[in-house]
Amino acid sequence: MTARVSNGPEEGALTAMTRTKREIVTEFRTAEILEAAYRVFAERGFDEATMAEIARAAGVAKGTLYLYYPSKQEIYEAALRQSAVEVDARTKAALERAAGVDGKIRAFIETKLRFFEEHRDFFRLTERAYGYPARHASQHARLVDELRLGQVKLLDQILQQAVRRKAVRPVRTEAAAFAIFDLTRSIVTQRLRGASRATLDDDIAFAFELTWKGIGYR
Amino acid sequence: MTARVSNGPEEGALTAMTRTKREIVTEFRTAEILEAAYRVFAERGFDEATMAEIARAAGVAKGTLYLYYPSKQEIYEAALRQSAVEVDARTKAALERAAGVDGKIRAFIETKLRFFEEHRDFFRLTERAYGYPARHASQHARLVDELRLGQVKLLDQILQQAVRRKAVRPVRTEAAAFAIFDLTRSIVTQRLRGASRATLDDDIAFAFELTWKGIGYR
DNA sequence: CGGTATACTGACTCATCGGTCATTTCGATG
DNA sequence: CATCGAAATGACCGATGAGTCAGTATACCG
Repeated sequence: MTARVSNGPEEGALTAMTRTKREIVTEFRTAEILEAAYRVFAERGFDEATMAEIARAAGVAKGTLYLYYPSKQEIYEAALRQSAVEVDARTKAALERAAGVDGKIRAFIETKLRFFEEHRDFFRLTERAYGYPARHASQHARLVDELRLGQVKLLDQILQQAVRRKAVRPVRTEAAAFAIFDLTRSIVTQRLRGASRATLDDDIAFAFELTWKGIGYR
Repeated sequence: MTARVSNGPEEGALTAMTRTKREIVTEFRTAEILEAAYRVFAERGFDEATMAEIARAAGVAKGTLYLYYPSKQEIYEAALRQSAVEVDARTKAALERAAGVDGKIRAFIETKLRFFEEHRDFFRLTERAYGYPARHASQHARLVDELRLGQVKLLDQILQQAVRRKAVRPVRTEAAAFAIFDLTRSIVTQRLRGASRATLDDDIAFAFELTWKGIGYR
C-alpha cells in the first residue's frame, strides 16, 4: 500500500530486510484489525459498529486503524471479501471433485453448511447486508449481492446441465438455484439460532433430500 | 394517548362530539405518518432513515411526529406491526379455507406471494431486520423475529398433522416449515428484484411443486 | 371580534461518530 | 546513550440526527 520509492545504491540486503520486517508487521496489524473488525461487524452490523469499538477489539487506538485502512467502508469490504473468496474457492473445489448432479448439489450444500459452521461471523456479516433495495444499495450491500449471485450462478450451471441430461425434471433452473441457495441459508440460520438439534450430517442430508426430491422426476 | 381528564358537568353530547372529532384527526394523522414512515423505512432501512425525512414524506414538521409517536423506534414498530397483523390474519384465513395438507401448503405460499406482491415495502422492511444475532438483537429485530416464528409455527402445525396422517414422509417438521418459509421468501426476493420473468401464478405453482415433491413420499 | 385552548412548527440542544493530526512512544542505529 | 524516523496515540473537529420546546397558527366559542 505504501508508495515504494527506489532507494538508490545502498546495500540491497539490509534495505530488503528492513522492508521485509516492516511488511511483516504491517501484515500482522492488518490481519489483527481485520479479525477484530470482523467480529464487531458481525455482532453489530455495519451502521451500529463504531470505529472506536473495532479499535478496542483490536487492541489499538482509533487512529491506528486509519494507518492501515482508509475508511470504515474499506475495512468492512476487506473483511467480507476475505471470507467470500475463501468460500467461493472451497465451493468450486468441492463441485469439481463431486461426481454427478446429485453429488454436486450435495457437495454445494455440504460445503456451505460446513463453512458457515466454522465461520458463523461471516454468515451474520452477509445476513446483515441483506434486503437492501437495489436502487439505493450501499456499497457493501452491492458487494454481498454480487457474492450471492456468483454462488447462485454456480448452482444454476449445474442445474442447466442436469436438465439437459434429463437427470432432473425441466424446472426453471435459476429459480431452483435460488431456492437451493436459500434453503441452505435457511438451515444455517436455524443452526446458528440453536433451533436445530440435529447433527450437521443430518441437516446436510435433510437439505439435500428436500431439494433433490423437489427437483427430481418422481 | 392523551391523558383524558373528566370535564365536569357540561353537556355530554358536545363534549363527546368534540372528542370524537379530535380522535378522527388524530387517527388520520397517525395513519398518515405511519404510511410515510413505512415508505421511508423500506427505502432506507431503520438506521439510515431520518425523522426529518419521514416528516417531509408525511408533509408535517418533525416536532409533529413526536405528538403522535414517542420515538423513532415506536414508529418503526407500529409500521411493522400493522402489516404483520394483516398478513397473519390473511394467512390464517387462507389456511382455514384450504382443504387438505397440499391445499394448505399451497394456500400458505400463495397468500404470502400475493400479499408481498402488493406490499413490497413491507417485505423490504422485514428483510432489513434480518440476521441480527439473538443475543444483541435490537428491539425491532426481535419483533421481526417473532412474526417470522409465528408464521413458521403455522406451517409446522400443518406439517405435523400431515406426518401423523402419513400424507407426507416423516420429515423433521420444524425444519421443513422453515424451509418452506424461506423458499417463499426466496421467490419473493427474486420477483422484487425483477429477476423472475414468470407470472405470479407460475411462481406459486413452482414453489408449491418444489416443496410438495420435496416432502412427499415419492 | 377577541379570547383561549390546542395543534403545529422548526430552530435549537446534545450526544454520537467518522475521520484528522499534533504530540508521544518506540526501536533501530551508530 | 543520543539521535532520528516511523508508528502509534487519543484529544479534537465537523457533521449528523434524535428529540425538545418556546413561539406561532388555527379552530372553536361566547
